[in-house]
Amino acid sequence: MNINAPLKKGRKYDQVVAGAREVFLKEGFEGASVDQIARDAGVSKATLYSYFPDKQALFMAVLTSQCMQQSDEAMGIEILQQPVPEALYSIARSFLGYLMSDFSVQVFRVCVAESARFPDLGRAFYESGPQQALDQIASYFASEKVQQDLTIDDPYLAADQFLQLCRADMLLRKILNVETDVSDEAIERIARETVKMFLARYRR
Amino acid sequence: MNINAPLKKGRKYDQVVAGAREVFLKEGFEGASVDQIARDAGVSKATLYSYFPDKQALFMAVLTSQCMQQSDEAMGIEILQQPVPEALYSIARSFLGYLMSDFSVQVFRVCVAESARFPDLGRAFYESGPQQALDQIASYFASEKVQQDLTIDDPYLAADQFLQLCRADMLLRKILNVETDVSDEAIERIARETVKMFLARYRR
DNA sequence: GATGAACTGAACTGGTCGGTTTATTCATGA
DNA sequence: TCATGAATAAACCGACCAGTTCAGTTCATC
Repeated sequence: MNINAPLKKGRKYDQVVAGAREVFLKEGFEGASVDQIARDAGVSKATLYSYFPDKQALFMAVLTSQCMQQSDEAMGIEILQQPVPEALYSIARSFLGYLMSDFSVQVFRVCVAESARFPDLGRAFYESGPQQALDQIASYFASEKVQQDLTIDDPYLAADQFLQLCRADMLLRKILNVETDVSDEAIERIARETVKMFLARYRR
Repeated sequence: MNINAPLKKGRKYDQVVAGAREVFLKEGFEGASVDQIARDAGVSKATLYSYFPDKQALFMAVLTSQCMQQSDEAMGIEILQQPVPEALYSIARSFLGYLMSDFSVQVFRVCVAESARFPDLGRAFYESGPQQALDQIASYFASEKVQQDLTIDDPYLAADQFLQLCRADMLLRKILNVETDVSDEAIERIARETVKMFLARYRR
């Protein structure tokens, strides 16, 4: 594991990254202190600095590895074999479930906050998260199975619209810490209404 | 002007806030130093601290005043008197125009970033921005004029969907610093497609 | 031109931070 | 048993930062 670790071996690499992830996601880049990270990781500062040249490198390593991980939750093949309306509903549900998770919200907050100071970060996050989702759904929309039921000229536009409808106002409220708990019924309702609107627009 | 200034009078109040706005929006809360703010505002640090008890108070003052300001760009009455499809298009255009502005994006970034550390901030931003837009459009959807042409059972849900469709992927790309310039044609296209989908769903 | 409040600039305090160094401990394996 | 290299704790450095203080300057008003 960690075949492409940055230049150094050592058994505590994962510990360092885990501690850094925890602190960075909670405190942001400027808010997190290296001492706190080392303490949280159960590692000495010297050890930490033997793995990473500076705080920025550690930050980027954590976030990009985190971004890589997020796109793993792909659409299962079993979803795609359902009839189109049911498949759309399942996709909306699973997408929303991920988006509303505390973890996803924290990563999003930090990436948005620091994307001005770390230009690479915003891009890395976008390409490994939102972009992936867009691509997957667009290619699903372009598939024969879907095109039998729907008329979609521009699959990317349609995918964008579909995902945008999923991200309802409640996601923004959660991101802004206005409303932290969201009921399952609310999520189901958004998914239902998303599919309803989408079918109204694209059904053959 | 500034009838409800915080406890102190003084001629340089606006200067201080203006400088603080500039620096906070560019650097975030932790990233901005008080010395830099004072320098940018053309004011001594002592003067700054005679207006505001500490850095946090200054930060909140800047952001909340900024939030108040953002909802001033209401829908003009002339828009609402257009036929419904044209009105929807105009609303989408003006909403998108504001959302895509550098200023709006900067405020959003900072509010998202600090909403975990400043719980009041996220709420203040939400209520004075997104919430206002939602309310305005929902009440428009509930109006007789609209209900003649469209069947909208839940105006808030519909308003949420409409605004969500406007916030297309390109907004996320701008927020994440992936793509800073967006063409007018792209904006127009999103507005057009938003109205198209919305009418397909709700047209009587 | 005198008065007083607002403002200035610069120095200062106490503290934190990122990063380095050093002396020491611990584990492994030959 | 000893050597090697990884890990540690703690002290340390220079820089920066929030906030205070104060002697002196500006400015509006009378």
